Amino acid sequence: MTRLANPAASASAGTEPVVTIAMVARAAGVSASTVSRILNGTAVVSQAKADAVQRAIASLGYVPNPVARGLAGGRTLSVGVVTQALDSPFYGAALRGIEIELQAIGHTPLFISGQWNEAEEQRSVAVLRARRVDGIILLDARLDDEQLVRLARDLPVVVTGRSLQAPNLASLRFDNFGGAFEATEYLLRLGHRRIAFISGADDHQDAVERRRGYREALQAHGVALDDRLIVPGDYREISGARAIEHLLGQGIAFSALFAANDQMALGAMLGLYQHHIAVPRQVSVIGFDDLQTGEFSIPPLSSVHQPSHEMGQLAARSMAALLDGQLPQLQMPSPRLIVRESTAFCTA
Amino acid sequence: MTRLANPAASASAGTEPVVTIAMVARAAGVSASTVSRILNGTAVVSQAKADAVQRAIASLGYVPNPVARGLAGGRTLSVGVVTQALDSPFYGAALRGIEIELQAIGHTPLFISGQWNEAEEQRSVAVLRARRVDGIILLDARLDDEQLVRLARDLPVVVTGRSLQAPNLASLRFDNFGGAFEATEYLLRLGHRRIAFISGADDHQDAVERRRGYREALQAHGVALDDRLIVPGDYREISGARAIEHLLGQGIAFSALFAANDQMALGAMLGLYQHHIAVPRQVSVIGFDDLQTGEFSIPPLSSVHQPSHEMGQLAARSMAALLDGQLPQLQMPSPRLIVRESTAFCTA
DNA sequence: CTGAAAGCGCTTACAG
DNA sequence: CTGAAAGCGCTTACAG
Repeated sequence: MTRLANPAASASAGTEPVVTIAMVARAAGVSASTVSRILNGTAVVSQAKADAVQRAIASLGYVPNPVARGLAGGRTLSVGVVTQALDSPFYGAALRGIEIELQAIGHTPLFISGQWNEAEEQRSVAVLRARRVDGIILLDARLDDEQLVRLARDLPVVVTGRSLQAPNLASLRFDNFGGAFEATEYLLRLGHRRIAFISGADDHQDAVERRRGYREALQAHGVALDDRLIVPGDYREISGARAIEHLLGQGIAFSALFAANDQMALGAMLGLYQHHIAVPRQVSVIGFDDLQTGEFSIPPLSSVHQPSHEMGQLAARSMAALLDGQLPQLQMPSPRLIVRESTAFCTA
Repeated sequence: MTRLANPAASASAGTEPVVTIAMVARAAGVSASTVSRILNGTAVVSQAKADAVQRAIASLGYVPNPVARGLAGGRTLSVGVVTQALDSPFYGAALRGIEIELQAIGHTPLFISGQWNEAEEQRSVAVLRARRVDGIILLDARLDDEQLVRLARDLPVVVTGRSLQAPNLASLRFDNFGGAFEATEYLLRLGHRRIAFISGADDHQDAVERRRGYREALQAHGVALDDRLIVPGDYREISGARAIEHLLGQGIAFSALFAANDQMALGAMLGLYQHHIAVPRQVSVIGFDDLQTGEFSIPPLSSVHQPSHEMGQLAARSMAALLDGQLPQLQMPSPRLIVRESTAFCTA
């Protein structure tokens, strides 16, 4: 095999010979071991040699090969990221946050999607491990606590959407309960008593928490629960629209509506519009997530802000700490209610 | 070691010895070379040995190490994907399409974002090459034709958003001109003559094409161009809202509005709403991209459908063909106008 | 402090 | 058809 003039050569440049650590060593008059040590800060090296090596690296345009590095040393400088979806505005912002922070510490993310499916997620983790990532970040993992803890025995793990204590593992949890509580309370303060709730699916932990927040806020304010006001949804727009059909069809009265996410809130607003029910004049609507879209909906949607971009950043920073042998102590920001124009005082 | 019967489970399982090709070889009573050949279909091997190897692989739960494979053979079974954004609904759908198709041929995508910035994109390509991806897919690359052609000398390249002929390279182009032409023509047929246009930035090729489609449709129908009707935007919602302020502020009359993308159309609809101008009764609005969001806007937005998910799939399939030494002959679907409720006959 | 050597897990000419 | 050997580009004990 004569791949000395390697075809898979340098950056975007085209056909250039790939420069290896051996070439750098030769040019600097030292051994490859020394170059490696300088590159990795693995040992103290005399200033003279260090300088010579740096010069050789610069003049040859040497870039370490992460593949070889991964094979030899165990470190690939990559971290796996399993997201539930690649095409969601919510996770998208988190992915970008991760990409930025990981880049800052010289690591490359490997994104792969789990589709809210445990088997799929298992497959994704397997792929990532086969690729020898240095650590794995999971956004709202479907794997159970035990599986995550076991995984963390082999490599650093950070998981969002739950609290979990384990060695070599960091978790980041957003206060969905508190956010939902606050949203409901806001509606209550506006004088609403008949507040409908469109929930997410029960296999989403955050959906369960948000419903609990809704319930407890009502109780805390002494408003009787009416289960007919709780309509099941699936986080997609269409289920929000269907919820309106259901409520109206059954003649269930309500002056406000809290949807467990913005997408359903938007779907509900369309349903209301189709029935010529004005928002917020006749019905107030509030969502959860604070998607970009809601900012430009008609009317602009009040919502609980969820800091997905920051969450991505925090997850990546936690991973950086773990990789560095430290104990990450990062916390998610608290929920924040963003009031726009879809909510108003109750006039019913 | 019966637990190893399930590779996916074992991969996420925790501390297990990693099984190598040598172990498989020993168990099957053959050499590592033979195992490798069977795995890669690289040579004809006697049925007896093939069976023995398959059995050994199954019982040991062997999974080839792509890192070692990449170092030794040059193939990493990964393909780099540079997208402009990780957090865009439009690109997100394409990424998912790519992930699905790549998985079908046993390759893993490496997503990285270019942020519509040439330097950033160059960096991304360099990272991908350092990781020894087998090929690179670029969505709406900022790199110029020459750079792409040069890149394709080293590894298969597929690029969307332009037509480019070169060896080892496939391009996929969507007919933005045609789509814009059709949208404008539709408005014309509804009787509109004063059609405002909110354009995208000129450094987006698709934005330029869409504006050209608008202009030529007007000409083709003998409607005089009024440059004051063309307002610059930047593809973001807010620029659509600002365009409305501008139009109204300058007293420029229009009965219809064509925005070069849905996000600006949505922003414009909000602007119109704020000025109590009814859509579509007083002004018809049409967008481009057919985002999920537009389906649930108020009113639901008419738009030119852009098949981003399919585009991702086609790009991945083109890459598969290239990787296989074939010449991909895939074509993007034609633009399709989706008429919803934001457009109506001109009553002005 | 630093080099020679072995090894990471695979692939692929090279010889049977 | 198949095995032994070399090599991919690096890292890291092991000895100075």
